[in-house]
Amino acid sequence: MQITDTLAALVAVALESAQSSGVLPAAGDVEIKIERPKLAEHGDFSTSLPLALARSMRMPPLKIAEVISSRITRHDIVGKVEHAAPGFVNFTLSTEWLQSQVDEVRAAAENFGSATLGAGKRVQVEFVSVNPTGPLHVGHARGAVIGSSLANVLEAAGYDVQREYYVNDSGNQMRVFYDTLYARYMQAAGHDVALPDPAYPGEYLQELASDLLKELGGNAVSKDRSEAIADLAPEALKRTLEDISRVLGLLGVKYDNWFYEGELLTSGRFDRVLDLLEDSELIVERDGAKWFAATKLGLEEDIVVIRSGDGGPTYFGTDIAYHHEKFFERKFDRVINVWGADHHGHVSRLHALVNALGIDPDRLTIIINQIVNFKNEGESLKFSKRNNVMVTIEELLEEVGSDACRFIFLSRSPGSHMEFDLGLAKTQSSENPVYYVQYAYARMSSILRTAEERGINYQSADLSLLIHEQELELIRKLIELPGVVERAAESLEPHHLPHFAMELARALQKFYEACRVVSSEPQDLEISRARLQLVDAARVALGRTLDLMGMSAPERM
RNA sequence: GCGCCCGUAGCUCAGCGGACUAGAGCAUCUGGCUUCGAACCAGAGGGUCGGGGGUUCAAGUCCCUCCGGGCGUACCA
Repeated sequence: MQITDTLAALVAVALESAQSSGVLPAAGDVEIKIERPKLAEHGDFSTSLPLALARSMRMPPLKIAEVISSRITRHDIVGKVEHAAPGFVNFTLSTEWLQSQVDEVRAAAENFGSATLGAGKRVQVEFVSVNPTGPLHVGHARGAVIGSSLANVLEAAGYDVQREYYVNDSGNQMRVFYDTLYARYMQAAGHDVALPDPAYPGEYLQELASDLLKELGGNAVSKDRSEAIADLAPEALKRTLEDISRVLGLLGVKYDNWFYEGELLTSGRFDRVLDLLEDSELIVERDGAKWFAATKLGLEEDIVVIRSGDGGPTYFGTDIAYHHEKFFERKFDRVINVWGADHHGHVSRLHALVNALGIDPDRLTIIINQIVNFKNEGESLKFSKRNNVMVTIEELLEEVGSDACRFIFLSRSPGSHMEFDLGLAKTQSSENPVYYVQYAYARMSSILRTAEERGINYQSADLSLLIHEQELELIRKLIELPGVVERAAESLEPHHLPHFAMELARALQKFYEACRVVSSEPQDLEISRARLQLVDAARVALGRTLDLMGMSAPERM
């Protein structure tokens, strides 16, 4: 249970008792919100409930605040309850309770920060899902970082999470990919075969084709085109996906499942779901194509699901079957898709579709991350596959490193139109907030090492010695983590993590400046032990935060 | 044109409807290392929160409108 929940419950009890004894009049249902005051003199937490009640109670808010605060029952957490103008009830956490949290955090260790909000519900996070036609470029990095951290956060919040990559292994793009591959393969074998139009440019397919020729031999050369492609395609797809997976791994991204679009077609699911919609008269035929009758559901236009030309399904067509599979076959309670802003036009239609399938649209959330504007030393970089101006994620990681990359992408909310300055990102100095956070971790690790070298055993300590302002501030900050995790999970906003990490690192540094931990004076041994436990607890909290962000926690830098 | 998103300090961005001074990092200026890591700390300057209306006891936060920018608006994915 979070601190805020406990306090809200205390307020609720106090309000009820005041009302049942007639001191306060009845009032309608009002949500009890526990807030975090900005000024220290207003305590650690506060509620403005009296202000919200004033009107319906026809009483001055300050008076209501006074009554409620006087009726708050004793609790370990609470050190002080006060009422304040114009109508707040302020809580200060008890020093003893704060001190006891050092033990709690250390005992929880790598589980510290976990919450039970998710209650084991099954949630799927699908992200990146770029067509497997070549290496991932920097434009895909943001979604990868957001998606993977979001999955971490949801897991920490108690959800049963599956991380999924949807592999578009059929459709037009792949046909162009294979056609180009075939041409490159034949060229590598010395045959004069022209590139198709359109074709995938770039060196990737040339290399892949010549690798396939070298490693699989030239059997396909003598076959006719479609047979040759049938021979080469599975291996080309496999290798491209392996490369994508490898690079995502470098970025700290792991998947639980790779789902193939093609299976939706071969398994017959696509046809079954289409029949289902046809029965509901949501599929109409027009101009030789089949359409999803989105207009019947209030959308502007119908959407093609089967093309008239080749009778193949459109992207949206297979998406119908895919989302049906997510909800009805794998039975996810909740599905989260992380998409780039270039797909945002599909959000409303997918919600309409899910609704038509009989699923509560609230169970589907689509997170749109805005396109990143890449810069170098202030100069805007325009990427284009056609002009071959492209930076791959792998190149980005060579320049910037995974930790810095993740921190930068993570610290902006998905909706912000962010800029990414490559030059700034690779500056390995205090200019980059990434290192501020990691430095704090390394520093605490170093203190613990020093203590160990000097043979100081801090497994038992008197935590009541922790009364310095910076010690208590540090405890206050580090016990915020479970709340940060809950909030990030609830709002699906992992960008709260790096901001919390900065605050925690700052609290650590201020504590370090103010409080000598390892001392050579014998009389300081007891306070040293208590502080070492605190350092250990802080390291646990910061380590977990870095872990949730998919970043490393370096013991040395 | 229509739809979605964004506009907060010189720059890059947070800001969970509330309490005299709207925050952080970077940049600028001043000060601080003979004991645990100065990739640090202390302090200063810098903002009509794009403009204008409205709702409210209270608006950067909600509503309307205008301005500026990004993206989308395919029988492509």
